[in-house]
Amino acid sequence: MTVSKTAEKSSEKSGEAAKGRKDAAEAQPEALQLGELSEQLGYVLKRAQLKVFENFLRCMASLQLTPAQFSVLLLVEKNPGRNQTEIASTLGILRPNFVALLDNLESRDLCARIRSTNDRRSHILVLTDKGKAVLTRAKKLVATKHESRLNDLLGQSNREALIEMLSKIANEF
Amino acid sequence: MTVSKTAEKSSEKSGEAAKGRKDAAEAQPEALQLGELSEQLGYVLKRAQLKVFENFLRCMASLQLTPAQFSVLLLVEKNPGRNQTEIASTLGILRPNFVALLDNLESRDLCARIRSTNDRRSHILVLTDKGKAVLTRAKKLVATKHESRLNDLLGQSNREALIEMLSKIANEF
DNA sequence: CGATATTTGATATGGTCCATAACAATTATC
DNA sequence: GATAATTGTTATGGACCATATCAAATATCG
Repeated sequence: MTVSKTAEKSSEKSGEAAKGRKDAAEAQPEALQLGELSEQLGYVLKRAQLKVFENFLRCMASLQLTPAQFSVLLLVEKNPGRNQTEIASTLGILRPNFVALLDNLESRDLCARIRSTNDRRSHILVLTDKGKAVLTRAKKLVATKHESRLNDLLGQSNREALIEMLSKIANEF
Repeated sequence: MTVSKTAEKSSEKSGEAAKGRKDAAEAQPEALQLGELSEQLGYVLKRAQLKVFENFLRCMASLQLTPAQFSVLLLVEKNPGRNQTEIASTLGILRPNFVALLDNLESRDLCARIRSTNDRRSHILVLTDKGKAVLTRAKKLVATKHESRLNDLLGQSNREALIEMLSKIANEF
């Protein structure tokens, strides 16, 4: 597992001056063997996840939306009138960590906290008009630039199968 | 996306005292709609990855091996005689961050740094006998407790297809 | 040869994300 | 009406990621 986000430095040696090579007998291949690692679910899962998030960020560069922010906007749109605890917990975000995230979105006028009249402790979340507009544009970017690449890479039916399997793992593992 | 590691609190309300419900007309279902989120590759990918890592840690509790540590042991075993830079970079770990990781493994006598005689800057990495033994046990635990669950959940052929697709994403996305 | 650049492991440091404890305001419970 | 629970919030610490920098060793090139 492991896998960070930095690009490899493509350390292409000149090709001749190999190090510990006495004859042509044992040529240390200069490229490491991944071995069983390439079959480890966790390893490949994490690498794929990093790549996908990386691509997502590039696609969203014009809107400056992170995956987490996008997921919040999506969920608030689909579930208007819910409070912070509800939105955060279904996304797996702890309430304390959700505060700064919301502060950001609210400061950009993408969503708003409204004191509930029923329960004056809680903040009802709604998208602003600007938030709705941005989310609409974001969805288009995701569809045309992000998800479409998956279809090109795997094919439509494989992509659906992949998401289904991942959902199954996420829910039942 | 988003998704942290905490368990949901299973907020089961008593069932009757619903909040904003005037008639039986509009019953707010108390469970949020995920909507398009459940089809977002990044979202489901991250949730699955967290679950898999979580399960990995549980399976490895007796050996106290994290996914990152396990991947280092695997790679060093498969590529003995490589230095820190080579091992770290193929795992996507930056050299500075690899130091503490190795310090840990070395302090537990699982692997050792050996000053190279060819290039006295670099540290050759090898598994100790204890490291080899631990890795062997770790592989068995992964196979019997971790990967086997995937087979139960998805089936052998689906599992292979999943790993292949994830590899493709990791390498070509 | 010798001056300069590069590489290796390491340290320091800052950023982001995740997790827990604690708090005031409000509401629920008894 | 006293006590407990909930909501949003702050503070804080840990884990992981990324960059700059350093000394030692090596490579490069005049």
